[in-house]
Formats: sequence, structure tokens, C-alpha cells
Amino acid sequence: MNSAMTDRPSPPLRQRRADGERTRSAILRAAASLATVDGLDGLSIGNLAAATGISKSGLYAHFGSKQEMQLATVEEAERILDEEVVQVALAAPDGLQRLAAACEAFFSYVERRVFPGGCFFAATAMEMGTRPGPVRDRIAAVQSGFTALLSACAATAIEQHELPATEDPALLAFELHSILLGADTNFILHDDPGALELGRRGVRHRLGLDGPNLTSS
Amino acid sequence: MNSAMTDRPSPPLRQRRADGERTRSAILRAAASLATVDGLDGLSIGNLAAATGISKSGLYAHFGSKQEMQLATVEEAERILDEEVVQVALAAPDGLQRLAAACEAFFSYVERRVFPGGCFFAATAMEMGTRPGPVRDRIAAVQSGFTALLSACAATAIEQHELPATEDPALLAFELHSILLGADTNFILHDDPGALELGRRGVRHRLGLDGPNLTSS
DNA sequence: TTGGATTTAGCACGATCGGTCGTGCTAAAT
DNA sequence: ATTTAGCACGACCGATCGTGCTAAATCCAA
Repeated sequence: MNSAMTDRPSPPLRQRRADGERTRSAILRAAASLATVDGLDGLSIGNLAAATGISKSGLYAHFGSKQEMQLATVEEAERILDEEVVQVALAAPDGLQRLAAACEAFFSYVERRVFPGGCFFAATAMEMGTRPGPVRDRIAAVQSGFTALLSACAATAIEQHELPATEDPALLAFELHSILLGADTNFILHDDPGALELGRRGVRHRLGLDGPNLTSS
Repeated sequence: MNSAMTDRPSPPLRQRRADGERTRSAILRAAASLATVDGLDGLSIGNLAAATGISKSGLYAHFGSKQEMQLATVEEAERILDEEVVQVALAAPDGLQRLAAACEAFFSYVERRVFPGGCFFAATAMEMGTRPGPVRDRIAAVQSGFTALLSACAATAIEQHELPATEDPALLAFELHSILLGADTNFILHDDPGALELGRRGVRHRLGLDGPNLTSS
């Protein structure tokens, strides 16, 4: 219903050159990092140019407008989140273990400062939430996708009787996602690693993994 | 250790006039609302001046700098949060009921769009989290205060045996706060009232209020 | 009623914003 | 070897940023 936004950036419709591709990647990596500190809108063309050692007009050879640049930056962040969190989770067996693995992968990804400002999508979700447009839609889609992943794992875990049948996968996914978001926010706002530990405890508690007889199994 | 920031804004050290106080309040109310949409940094002096019908330099008679204005805006938002959420919670009896009342007051405050961009502090926490300074400190203090309130209620609830003695008040406060934060974020990002309903269910579930025999008591 | 202080507006500043233009340079396709 | 086109540059645009300075309008007290 909304603007279809999966099309590639229009300006360089022809093929790309090897060195151009390299600098483009470097730009996007820097842009994704800077965006978690200054925000997607707060990230200015001039700042990004200075940070990458490229002239402003040089950037416009790669991205025709600021919005295109933001879109490409979100896609880059999506790629990083996928390889840092989603793929790690997918390496674990489906069900409860994958659920726990996904959460732990997220905590680790925040803790290792893959982005200086914490999770890219936590940082940009609130900022862009009130600004309709393709960038917001893209960020919202990533959030939905991640929640859907958690929800699917939860459903499997219930099927496998690793969680009580009374659990609602959607509700559990929401609660876990909230814990990840809360831990990330507190970690950044208070610059306190203890926030991540609290998040880990919250996940374990919610999944029933820290209770009675759980020393090694 | 950090900058002590409880001192009053310096510029209007003399006494204020009645109408000046009124316009100052009007400015701050508009600023707090705009900040939840554009961000505290994204809110520009020019925009605020246009929104309030006051000239840019007129604003500078009230706040000597942008940072002073941000600080005053945060204090205004603090006042609103207090009267919309904290005071409502304090009207309920201490313990589990107050805990539930605090969460419901928060959901209501988001739902009624007291701020157009959802909770002021959720919107600004991530934005300012990476920018050290008195504004960040102030926002962090409010967050800590709210969590402390939840934690205190939880402790009382445990004492009153409304919650199992195995509960950790700090952990419960963190989880509830995360749910509030997650509900607000999803509500804004997806423009979906269902997010608040999910949040309410999450709170009920976490407090053990939706289980077996809870029709009217 | 008048004097003094407080608001507020007008105007202008340097910096930076996103964006365009024309121009070379160089890697790749021919 | 020559053409082609992606890539990057410096200069520059109008607009807006935060921030001053100054003068006029306005209210309060004596």
C-alpha cells in the first residue's frame, strides 16, 4: 500500500567499478556507525564526507540524495544485524535454544559495540518513528522481521514442549524484544554494562532457564 | 562528579513579569511536544519560534542558549510525566496495585498522545544517550527515578506477599520498564494501538494478574 | 503618572545545511 | 589503443542553523 521501495538507487543504473564499490562500502560502514550517534537525520552530508575523507560532491556520485543515502545506510545496518545476530541465532537448533541464542547474540552485538551507539535499529526507530517515508517503513520492516523470528522460535518451542502450551508466541516475542530494547537503551543512556547483565537475567527468567535444576542441561 | 546542573537558568536572574512567565510556559509546552517529533537536537530555534508565533530573538530573552532551552524543556516534560503518570500511580495503594497503576497510567499517557511522539523520555533517551552533557544527565536521572519508583513498589508488594519472595525488585522493575518502552516504541513506529494492548497484556502476565481466578478481585 | 525594568521584535553575523555544476582522472569495455 | 563512463574534486548556491546587538513596546511600582 505504501511506497514500494525495494528498487535500487536510480543514479548509477549502469554497472559499478571495483574501486567505487569499495569506497561505497566504506562510506556506508561509516554512515551506519555515525547514525547511531548522531541519528539518521542528524548525520549530515558534511560530517560524513569529513569522516570518510571524501568530498561532499563525491558522496553524491554514489547517492543522489540524502534520503537515498539514508536508505542505503539502513540496508547496510540490516546486513550487519543479519550477520551479527540473525545468522548466529539460526546456527542454534530451532525452538527454545534458538530463542536464547538470538537474545544472547543481540546482547553480545551491543556489548561488543558493533555500533558505537548500541543497536542501530533501536537508535533509529524512535527517531524515524514520527517521520513517515520509505526510511521509516524500512526500519519498521526490520523490527517486524526480528519480532517474527522470535515469535516463530517461540511457537516451535511450544510445539516441542520446551515452553508451556499456555504461552502466546506473539506476546513472548514482544516481551523478549522489549527486554532487548530496554537493556540496549539503559546500556547506552547510563553507559552501564550492568544493564546488559540485567537484560540477560530478564531473558533467562522469562524463558524459565534460571530456576530450579538447570546447571548444565 | 559530572556537571552539577540543578542551578537555575542564568540569563533572567532578575524577577519575572507575569506575561513573560505565561509565554515562557507556552514556549516550553510547545518545545516539549515538538521535541518528541523532531528530537531535542532536531528541534530548531526557528521552528520553535514559528510554532509559538514568537521571534527567534524573543526566545533568547527567556533562554540564553539552546542548551538552556533543552534543559528547561526536559524539566517541563518531567513535570508533565510526574502529573500524568507518577501522581496517578501514587494515588493507588502501595504495592502491587500501585505497580499496576503506574504501568496503566503510562499506557494511557502514551495512548492519549500527551506528547505527539509518545513518551518524551523514551523519544529523547536514545537520541541524547550518546551525547554527554547536562541534558543527557537530566534525562538519565528521570529514567532512574522512574525505575526506582517501580522497584520500590515491587519491594513493597513482596513484603505484602502480593508477589513471590523469590522476585528481585530491581529485575522486575527493569522488565516492566522495558515493556513500557517496547510498547511505546512499537506504538509510534508502527502507528499501531495494538502495541499498547500487547504491552498491557505483558504487564498483566508479568504481574500474574491474568491467570486463574481474577475476574473482579 | 511617570520611571525603570522587562519583554519582544528587527536585523545581521558567521557557520553549516542539503544540493548542483562543471571538470578532470582513471578503470574498464571495445 | 581508444573510447566510454563511473568516480571524485573544488566552487558555489539559497536556505537555515544558533547567536548576538539594539531599539521599541509593554508592564509594574513608586
